[in-house]
Amino acid sequence: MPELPEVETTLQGIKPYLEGLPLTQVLIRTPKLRTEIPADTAQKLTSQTLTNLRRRAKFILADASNGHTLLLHLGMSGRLSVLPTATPQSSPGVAAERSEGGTATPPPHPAPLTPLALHPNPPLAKHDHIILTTPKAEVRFNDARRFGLFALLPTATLNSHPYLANLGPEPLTNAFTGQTLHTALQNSGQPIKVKLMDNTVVVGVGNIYASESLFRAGLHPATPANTITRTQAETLARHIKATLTEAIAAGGSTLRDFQQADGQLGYFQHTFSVYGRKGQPCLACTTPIQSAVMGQRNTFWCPTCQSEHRQ
DNA sequence: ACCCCGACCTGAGGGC
DNA sequence: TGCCCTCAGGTCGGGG
Repeated sequence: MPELPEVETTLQGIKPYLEGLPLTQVLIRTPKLRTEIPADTAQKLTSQTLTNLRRRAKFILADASNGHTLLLHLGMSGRLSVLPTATPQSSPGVAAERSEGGTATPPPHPAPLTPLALHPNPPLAKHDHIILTTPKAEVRFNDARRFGLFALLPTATLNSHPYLANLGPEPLTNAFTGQTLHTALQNSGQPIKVKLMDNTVVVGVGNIYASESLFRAGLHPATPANTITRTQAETLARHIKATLTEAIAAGGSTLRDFQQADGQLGYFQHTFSVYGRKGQPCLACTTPIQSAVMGQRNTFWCPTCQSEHRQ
């Protein structure tokens, strides 16, 4: 699901409810995500205070006070939602309402550690795999496809862990420029679109924003990476930054199920120029948008605005 | 060192 | 209604 803007939006949404607060409860209902979560993880996290919540590529990280860092990835379908703790005054009606309506709760893999009837919040949904509770909120990690990741790693060796060690530059920092992009493209004849989704070239650009950035840069997605000129790389880097920045400002893109942590929908999808618009007229020139699979992912472009690549 | 492709999962939507 | 197929915002690892 989420590319950089959606992860960044999610991070900003959960931050006020997790950062600097003790985890009063950690519930792992489904250990089998992208990798199996070790059995002692919940216990290791409980009563820890999370600090320095941040994003690296599409990972969300948070330091625990016990020398470990929490690493979280939303995969394709992952979502974090915040349920703020009800104030004592406003909760009695809610609690009464809930105790009788326990119908929609699916059978959890391991038995929940807490009776659902005691929860002040709505019943857990299908695919609510992990629940982090602080004094201010309950944060739920829901992930239908379970490509997401939840791992606790030693902070001291974090950056040398394979998950993070080989990541390229952050696109919204000065570490990513037309020059660094141009250099990273030199040794590959793969389509530029595929390279934009390569995390060693630049992080955070996924299938949507690769197509959108290339449209804005006027570059055909099939252009061999090593034929991109320095000038084209400058233009492309600028448009990647602008596209991602605008998408963050719009709260990300909601396709099927992305929601911000507070349940609001992103609206950047309304400004897509090419993604998902196969056969529809280009907004700039009315030529029908084309699509083809590149890097095992559907790719969209305007054959007029994005001039043919050299053979 | 590259590059290609299947695998990991569930669910939504279309065609019949 | 139901079945069967394809497709979906991301990685990872094996083999050529």
